[in-house]
Amino acid sequence: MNETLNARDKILEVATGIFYKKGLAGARMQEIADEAGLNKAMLHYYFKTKEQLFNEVFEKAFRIFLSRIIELLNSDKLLRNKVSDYIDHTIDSLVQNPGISIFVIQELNTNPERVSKLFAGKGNINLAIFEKQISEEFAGKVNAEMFFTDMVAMCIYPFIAQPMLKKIFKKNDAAYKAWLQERKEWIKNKLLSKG
Amino acid sequence: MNETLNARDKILEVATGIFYKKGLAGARMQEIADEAGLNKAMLHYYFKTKEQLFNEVFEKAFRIFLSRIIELLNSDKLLRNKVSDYIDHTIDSLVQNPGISIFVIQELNTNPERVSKLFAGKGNINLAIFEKQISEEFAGKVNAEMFFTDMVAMCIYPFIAQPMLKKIFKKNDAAYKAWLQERKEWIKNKLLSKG
DNA sequence: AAGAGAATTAACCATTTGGTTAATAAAGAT
DNA sequence: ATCTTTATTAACCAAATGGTTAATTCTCTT
Repeated sequence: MNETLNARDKILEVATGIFYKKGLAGARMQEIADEAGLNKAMLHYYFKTKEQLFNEVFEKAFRIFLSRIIELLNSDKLLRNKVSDYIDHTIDSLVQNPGISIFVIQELNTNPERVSKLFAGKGNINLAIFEKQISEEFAGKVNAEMFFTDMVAMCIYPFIAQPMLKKIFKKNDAAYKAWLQERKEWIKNKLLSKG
Repeated sequence: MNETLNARDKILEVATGIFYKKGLAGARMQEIADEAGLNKAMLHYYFKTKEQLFNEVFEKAFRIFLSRIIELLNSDKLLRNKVSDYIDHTIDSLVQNPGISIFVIQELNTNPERVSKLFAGKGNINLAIFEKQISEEFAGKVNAEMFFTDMVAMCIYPFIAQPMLKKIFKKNDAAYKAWLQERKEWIKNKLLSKG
């Protein structure tokens, strides 16, 4: 794709793809070097160890997730705009970055201590505003935690279960992509309708 | 847990736990042998290779998922009973088998060819009955594929995102478990209400 | 042009890892 | 009791893998 990358960035780009697909344990430094068109020693020159290279890849991936959520929780937009934006942005972003969801989720489950560290640094997650908006919008009938979980689940699940859902629904790549676009509106309706 | 297991079953039990946590590439045959209290050669005596041992673990795990879905789609129960049962059974089963969701999902994404093979054998998935019931119940306003995806997503996501959700909602293990029980009813309402 | 510092490589190395082998012990059959 | 089959082990082995080193090339400054 991008030919004008310095060695370090090229390594990161290639490593991202390989770590996404094979995970920390499954990835091979040699494979990353080969695909990046470099000597293996270069990887250790720019990133001391495999773990450090993995770390950088992971933290970049995680930021994509977290930033979207922080944005959602801390903005002062109207609830329905917030939710609508979150859904659009998340689905678009995941279409662009196939594999990123399972990658992040997998690593967070293998290594749960990471969660504390990652959340400690960045501006603390605060559900307060969101909770208030939910309460107002639905006259206290909707629980904010449940609502939040539904929203994220309905957006992300179609990506992590993609191989299975494609099979069950008998859709090819193109049809699945189109279906994901339809799904944006479906999720918005489902979440924001007052059942 | 179970002391009265023959060597083969003991290996399977231990391997399941380790593969769930570390995946195929991350697991070590030596570690499995140690934890099972056996010589490493025993693993190769009962299961020719690491891959074969992994296969057996995976297929057992996958069956838990698929059987639940087949049951849902092929039974002749009323829609609301079907859905209600699926939600209860799935959440209970996942509480009992922590880690199984990410394990299955991870492997299906790493190795998508598996999906075809796995679905080919077992009684073919047939959405027809389900689609008809959905259409009747919701007067054609609800798309069966979307409904199905929502249902599975809302049940499974809380397990794969457990470390993150625990942190965001500030819940410990016990509180999270209790919350999952509450969630059963929430999901039923959300799915079966006519919004 | 020369020298310094960064980038890049080929050749190595130690360790880990899946897998094998040959010998031994245990269990079942006759 | 003896033979046969099954279960189990210790000791090995070859390949793979992350990482290192010392030398070489490139680049930029003066």
